[in-house]
Amino acid sequence: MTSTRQLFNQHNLRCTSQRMALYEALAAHDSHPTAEELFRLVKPGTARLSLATVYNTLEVLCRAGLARKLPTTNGCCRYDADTSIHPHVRYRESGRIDDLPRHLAERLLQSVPREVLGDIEGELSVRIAGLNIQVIADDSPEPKT
Amino acid sequence: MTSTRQLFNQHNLRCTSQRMALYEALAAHDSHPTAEELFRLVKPGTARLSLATVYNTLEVLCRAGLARKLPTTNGCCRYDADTSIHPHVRYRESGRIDDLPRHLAERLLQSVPREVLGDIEGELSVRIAGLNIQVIADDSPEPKT
DNA sequence: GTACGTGCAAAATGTTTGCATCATT
DNA sequence: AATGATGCAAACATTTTGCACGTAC
Repeated sequence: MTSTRQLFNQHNLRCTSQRMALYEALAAHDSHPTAEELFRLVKPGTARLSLATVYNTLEVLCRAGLARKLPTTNGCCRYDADTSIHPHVRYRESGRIDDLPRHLAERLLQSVPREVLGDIEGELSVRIAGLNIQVIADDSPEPKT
Repeated sequence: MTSTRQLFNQHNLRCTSQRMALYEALAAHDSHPTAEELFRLVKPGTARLSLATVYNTLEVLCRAGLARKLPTTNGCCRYDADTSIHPHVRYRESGRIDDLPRHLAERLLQSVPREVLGDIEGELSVRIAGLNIQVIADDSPEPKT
């Protein structure tokens, strides 16, 4: 198991208490928090922390490949420390984003034929940097069982 | 062929010159404009138009099912008058969103097994309202051929 | 005539930036 | 010691709102 410190060193990131706390919180939660949510989550346990640092850090983490921004339709970004390609469920009204349960995610991803992606790269002359799949759901009245 | 007027009547929307101009512009372009872009696109040909009306109208169109918001990672929303489920290419740096060429879109969509979607609905107790697939591409140095 | 849409300006929201100070290397 | 990160406040960008006026029905 790799420590956050090691991970940061590998990516040439300075190990400040704020960064480590933010990264660890992001990695520990699967709720894909907004910057604001992450701030409220981490602030209490950290000596000093400002919202600007949260934004700066998230930007740095994304550039280093340790996090990614998830696309949303309500103007505020959500972040995920899991940078692998994996589908999400986005709830329309609340804007919440969940991971799809693993077995469903697998089935969905494996159904995408690799050669289609290759053909897309060829025909559009682009390099595919990611694949974002979101199942859009109406907010369920009942919480998931 | 259905006129915008008929379409609006069917959806109980008032036919104001601004709304019709906005909808027609949105439907005519496949560039998935932001509110601001749509405003600049439509303003010149319209007697009076304010940005607030663009936002109001887009909201109304989305609620009526005549348009939809596309998720983005840069804080400003993009809109599409094509409400069918169809995959997009999103360019990382510029934020531009294109439709995938039809035959590639078909192949991608048809590869998704219908029963996986059914199972998702069953297991999460949700109603799937849409499926959003974005191929993320680094901006290509050369424009598409 | 009534209900609803519009324009304008102001406010709310989310994110970025400039700069002095502070911490990590 | 030098480089880079942080906090704060101000700037910025995008979207929403309140209200007086105008237009579609």
